[in-house]
Amino acid sequence: MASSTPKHAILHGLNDAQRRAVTSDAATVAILAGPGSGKTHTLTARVVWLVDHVGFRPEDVVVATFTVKAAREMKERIGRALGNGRENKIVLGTFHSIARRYLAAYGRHIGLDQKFGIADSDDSRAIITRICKRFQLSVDAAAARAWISKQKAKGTEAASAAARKDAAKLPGQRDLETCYREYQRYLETSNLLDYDDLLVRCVELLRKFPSCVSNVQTVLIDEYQDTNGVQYELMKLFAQRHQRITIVGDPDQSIYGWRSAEIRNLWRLLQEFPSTDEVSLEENYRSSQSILHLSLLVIQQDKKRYQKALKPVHNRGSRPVLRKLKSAATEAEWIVSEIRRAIAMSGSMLTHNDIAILLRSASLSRHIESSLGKAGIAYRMVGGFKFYDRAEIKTLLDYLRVIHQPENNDALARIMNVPRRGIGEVTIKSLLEEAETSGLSLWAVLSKHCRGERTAKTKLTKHAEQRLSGGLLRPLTDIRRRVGEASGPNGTPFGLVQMIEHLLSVLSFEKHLLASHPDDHEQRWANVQEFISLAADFVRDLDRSGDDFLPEIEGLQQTKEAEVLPRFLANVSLASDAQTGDDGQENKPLVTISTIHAAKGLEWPVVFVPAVYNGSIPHVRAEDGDEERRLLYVAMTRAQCLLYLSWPVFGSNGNGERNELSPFVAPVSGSFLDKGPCFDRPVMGEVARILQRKLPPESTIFGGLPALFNPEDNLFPVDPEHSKQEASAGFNGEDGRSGVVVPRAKRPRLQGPPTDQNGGDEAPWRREYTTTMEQSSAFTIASLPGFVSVGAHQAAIAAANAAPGVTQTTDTVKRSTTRRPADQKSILGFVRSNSGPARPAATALPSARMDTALQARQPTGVQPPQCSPAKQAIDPALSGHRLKTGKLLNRPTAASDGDSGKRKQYACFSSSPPRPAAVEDDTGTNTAEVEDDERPEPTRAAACLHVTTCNLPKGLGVGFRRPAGLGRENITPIERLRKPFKPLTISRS
DNA sequence: CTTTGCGGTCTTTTT
DNA sequence: GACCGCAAAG
Repeated sequence: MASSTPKHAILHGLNDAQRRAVTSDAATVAILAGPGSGKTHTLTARVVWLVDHVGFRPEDVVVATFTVKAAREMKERIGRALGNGRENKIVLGTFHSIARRYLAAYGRHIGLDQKFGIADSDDSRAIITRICKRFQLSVDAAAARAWISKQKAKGTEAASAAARKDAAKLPGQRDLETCYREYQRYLETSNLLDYDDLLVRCVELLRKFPSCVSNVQTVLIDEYQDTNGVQYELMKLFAQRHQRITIVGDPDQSIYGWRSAEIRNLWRLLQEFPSTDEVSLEENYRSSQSILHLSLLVIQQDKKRYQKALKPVHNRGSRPVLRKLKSAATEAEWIVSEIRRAIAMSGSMLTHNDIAILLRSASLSRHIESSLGKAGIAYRMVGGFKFYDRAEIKTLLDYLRVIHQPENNDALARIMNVPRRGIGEVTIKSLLEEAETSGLSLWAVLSKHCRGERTAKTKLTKHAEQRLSGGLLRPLTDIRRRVGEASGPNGTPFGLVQMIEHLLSVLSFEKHLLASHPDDHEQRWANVQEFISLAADFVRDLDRSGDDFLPEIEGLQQTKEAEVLPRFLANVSLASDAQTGDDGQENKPLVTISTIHAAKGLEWPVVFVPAVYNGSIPHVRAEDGDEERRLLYVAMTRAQCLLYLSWPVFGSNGNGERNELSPFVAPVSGSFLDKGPCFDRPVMGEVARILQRKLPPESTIFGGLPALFNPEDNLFPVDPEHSKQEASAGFNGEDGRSGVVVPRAKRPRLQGPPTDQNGGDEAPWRREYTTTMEQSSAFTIASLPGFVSVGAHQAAIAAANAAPGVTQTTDTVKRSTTRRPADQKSILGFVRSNSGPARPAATALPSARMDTALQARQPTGVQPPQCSPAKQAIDPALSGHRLKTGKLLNRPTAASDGDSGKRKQYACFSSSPPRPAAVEDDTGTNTAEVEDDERPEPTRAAACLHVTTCNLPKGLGVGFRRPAGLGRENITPIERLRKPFKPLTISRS
C-alpha cells in the first residue's frame, strides 16, 4: 500500500459505522446521520482515506461544502490529517467558489470574458429595480429577484420541465420573464455573473467540455440536504467521469429551502445511483441525553420526516430550560445573568468561549448586544451585518471594482458622487439611462465626455465635470496603468495594499469620512485600516499557499489567473465574512452571537435560543413551517450540556402586544425546567464529564464567587405576568393524539419578590457530600477509570470490540451497527412506501433488513438517469415538505401510537430514540466520552468589542495554488484508478 | 439641481 | 432603530 498515512491512523477514533462509511468501496456513498454524529469528521476521514489509502491524487478530489465557514473548517481538518500541505491541492470550497474557479480557468471556452466580475445581492437588486422602472413592469423588484433566482437554482433539467408545464400562466409571468431577460442581458454587457450564474454557467461549461473535469476521481459533498437543483447537476457533472460520489447529510437539518435547496435531491441521488451504499451514523457524541430527548420531541412533531435513530452517548445531564420573561430587554438581562452564573458556578471551567446565543434573525441581537455590552462581556456576532457591508468598505470595494472592471456601471454609479462631487441622484440616473440606451458603458460615456469626444446628453456642470475628470476618471486610469506596468519586468511593484492606500490619499478619504459621518468617523476610519490589513493578509496568504489551483489537463488550455485584484474581489463577494487578521488582542474569550443558519455544524457547551415565540420561530414571513421547526431543532442540537430557550411575553414595540410561545415548543413545554438549574456539584459534574474537563474543587468555586453573588436563577420572576392560570394549557390538547409523551406542564411555583430570596433558601450547592475530582472518577465505569481522552477511550472501545469475549463494552457501543437497524428502512424505501396511495405505512416492510430494502429497489433501479422516474417515486406532499403539524390525516399508525408507550412503531422507520423518561442514565454505559471534532475553533478576539466580525484562523480562507507541473509524476489518472481498492474491513453479513 | 430635514414604514435566513 | 419618500432651503 502506498499509503502515506497508515490505515489505522486514518481509522483511529472512528466507530464501526463511521469506519464503514470511510472505507466503503461503493462508488456512491450516502451518509445520513443526525446532529453530533461525527458526519463531517467521517467525511474528512474519507477524503484522507481516498487519498492516502486508495491513492487518488489530492488534485483529483473535489470537496464541496455549502458555506464558507464549513469549507474553511474542512480544509483545516483535512490538512491536519493529510499533512504536507496536500490539502491545498484538493479542489475544496463552496459550490460557488469552485464554480468560479472553473469559470476563471476555462470560462472562455463558453464565451465568458476572463475578467468577469461577480454581482452581489446589492447589485442585482439595483439592476432589477432599474429594469422594473424602465420597462414599467408590474412586478415588485424583490419578488422578481427571488423568482429569477429560483429559476436559475432549479437547474436546467427541472427548468425545462417546468417551462413546458406552465407555458400559459399568471399575467405577471410575462413581466417576470421580460425582467429576467433584460437582467441577463444587462449582466452580460457589464460582464457580471450573479451568484446563481456562477453555478449555471459552470454547469454549461462542464456539460460542453467534460474534459475540464476528466481528472476528477471522486466528489464529496457536505451538508448535502442543502443542495439545490443546479448544485445537484453540478455535483453529477464533476463526477461525470467516474461517478464516485460521497454525500453527507441530515434531512432534519435542511434549513435552506428558501434558497431552493431540495431535500428531494436525497431521494434523487438514491434513485439515480441505485447501488449507493447507505450508511447511518447513530451515536450522538455531542449532547446530553436530556438535550437530545427534547430536541427529538420537537423534531418529531413533523410526522412526515424520515426518522433516524439517534443514540445519546453521554449521560443525562441537566434538563433544558424554557424561560418566560417580560420583554426582550429583560430576556437579554436574564441571559447575561445566566451566563455569569454558569461561569461562576463552574469555577471558570466554562468560559465565554463556551457560550453561544443563537437567533432566528440577526436583528434580534440588538437587546442582547446592549446587555452584554453593559455587562462588559466581550462577544462576536456571526452572520447578520458583515464587515464588507459597511458603507465605507463598500465604497472602497466599488472603487476597486471599477478599477478592475470599468464597465461595471453599477459600481461606478455608486461612487460617482462619493466623496461628494456635486453630482446628484438625478444626474446619475440620467447618465445611467443614457449609457444603457446608447450601448456604451457609463465609464465610456463619462470619459468620452470629459475628453470632448462625445458630449453627454445629460447636462453636467463645469464644476462636476472637473471633479469627475480630475478626481475619478484620471486617478483610476492612472492606477489601472500602474497595475499593468507592475507585471512588466522592472516595474515598481504596485500591490493591492499600495493601490488601496494610493486610492485613499487621492480621494482624501479620511476627510470624506469626517465630513460625511462626523459622529463616528473614527470608527469608520478604523474599519478602513482593518480593510487594508485584510487586504495585506490576503496578499500574503496568496503568496504562501496560493489560490485557485486546478490541475492541468492535457490538451486543454487553462487561463491563468495572474492578478491579485480580481481574486481579492471574488474572495470578498464569495466570503460571507471577513477574516480579521491577528492584530494584537490575544485570545480573549468571547461569547458567540450567531444566527441559527450560520451556527449549523457547530457546537457549544452552553446554548441560548432566545425569542422562541410565534412570529420569530416560526417566522411570520416563513413559508414552510416544517423548515422553521427544523431550524429550532438545529439550534437546540448545537448544545452539549446546557440548553436554554426563552421568550418575552410582551412584544417590544411598546404597545403591550402579547407574544405567544412558539407552537413547536408549547406542546412539550412541560418537559423543560422553568428556570435555570441549580448548579450543584452533581450538575456541574455532569457538565464536566460531557466536556471532559476538570471541575475545580468546591473551595475554589466558592472562593471565587463575587460578593452578593446570586447562585440561583431567581433574579427574574418565573411568571412575569403574575397571572397563574394562563400559560400554555391550551396547547396540550393534541398530545394524546400525536402520541408524544408529555408530562403535564407544571404550574410554576410562585416566586417571592425577585430580590429577597437569597438568604432564606437553603443553599442548594452546599451538599452533605463533596464530590471531589478524585472521587468523581467513580461516576465512570470501572473499565475506563476517570477522565480519559477521546483517543484513549476510543481505543479502549476498539480493543473491546476486537475481542469478542469481552463484555465490558457498553450496550450503546455494541449496537453501533454498521447498518440500519432491523426495523429501519432505507430512506428510499421510506419515500416509496409513503407515496403508495393507501398503503398502511406501518405494515410497509416492518422488518426490512438492508438487503431486502436493496432488493426492493433493485428492479426499479435500472433507469435512465433522468429525473422523471425519481419524481414519480416521491410523494408530492412529501417533496413539498409542507405538511402542517397535527393535521395527520387518519394515518393507520395513529391508533398504534396511542396505546402503551413501549416502543412506538413508527411507520417504517427505526426504533427511535425518544427515550422514555424511565430509562436510567447510569447503566454504566456512559463514560465521559466526547468527540471533539466538531468543536468550534477557538477564535481570535475582535479588534474592538462590538465589531461584528467573525474571526477565524487565518490562512484558511484562501484556496490554493501550486506551481503547475511541479512534483507530479507521470502517472495518469487512469493508472491511479486501477489501483485495487482495499477490501472492506467489515464483513457484510 | 443638490442637500437637508422630517415623518411614516417596515424589520429572515446566505452564496 | 434604519430606510424611503417628500418638501423646502441653498
